[in-house]
Amino acid sequence: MHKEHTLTKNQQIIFDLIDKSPEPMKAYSILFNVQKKGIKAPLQVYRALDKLVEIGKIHKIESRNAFIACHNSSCQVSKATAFSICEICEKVTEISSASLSKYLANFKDKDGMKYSKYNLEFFGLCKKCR
Amino acid sequence: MHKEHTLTKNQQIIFDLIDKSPEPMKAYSILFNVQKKGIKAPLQVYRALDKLVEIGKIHKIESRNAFIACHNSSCQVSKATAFSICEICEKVTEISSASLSKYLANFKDKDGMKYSKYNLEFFGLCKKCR
DNA sequence: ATTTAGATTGTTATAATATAACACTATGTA
DNA sequence: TACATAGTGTTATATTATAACAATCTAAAT
Ligand SMILES: [Zn+2]
Ligand SMILES: [Zn+2]
Ligand SMILES: [Zn+2]
Ligand SMILES: [Zn+2]
Repeated sequence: MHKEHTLTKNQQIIFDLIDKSPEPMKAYSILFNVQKKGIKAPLQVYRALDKLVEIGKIHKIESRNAFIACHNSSCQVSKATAFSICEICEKVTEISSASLSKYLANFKDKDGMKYSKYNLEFFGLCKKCR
Repeated sequence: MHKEHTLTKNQQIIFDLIDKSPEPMKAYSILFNVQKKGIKAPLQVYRALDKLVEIGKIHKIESRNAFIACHNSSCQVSKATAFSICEICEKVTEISSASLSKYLANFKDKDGMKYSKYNLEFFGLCKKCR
């Protein structure tokens, strides 16, 4: 399984924080929140984030420069991600749709180019904000 | 038609530059290239970029913080965008697939949430780099 | 147990990306 | 004209992210 890496101290501290957060967290907000645990510099945060993204424990929401924990057990090591984003309250949810991921995994463009990875971000209004 | 806005001077200068570029351009690279035309500050660039994105003349490649001109006449004012990105040479192509856009435009998540906008970025290797 | 390669850490400095605030100017239209 | 809206020029600052380097930890191979 792809989620079974042993995390280092910094990685664990930062993952726990993101995992508990109900919303995506930005790097410098993470930094602020872990300073009491001895993580003092941006690089320490970014290095942990890079690794966590690489092993699929978190995802980066590109349009928001923010990070959320992966709660999608079928999500393949960050190689195929889809999110819904509310444009009012900024709530972000990871989409887990077999038909969507199947469709996208098999998508080929005109040149027959096949892709090893994709990221999809949907924007709209969530239930609350409608 | 959505592409028929009259551009202002700064918008036109910056659009022309991006439109001629074979690859996505970053904001500060744009700034550097238009300084001889009197655009001196980042904000002047970002304001033009914001407007050009809004009216659908250009798109932002979120994973690269870069901008490309839209060459897709059926692309609806930046509300539904898809790109292929080569992870080696960084070549970016706007994908224009009727079946893909139809599939995504009609996609509904489990809550029946319907989206007003999406952005999809595929990653892989282009023909040359394979 | 010792060696060694690779990953991770701590640190300082700096680069790259993006926005706030404010005064001013152009443009269309009532 | 006069009014509203959008765009401009400018300075300053905020936010996001990486470079460089020395030190330390970890796991596996001798
Ligand atoms: Zn996931
Ligand atoms: Zn909402
Ligand atoms: Zn387009
Ligand atoms: Zn390529």
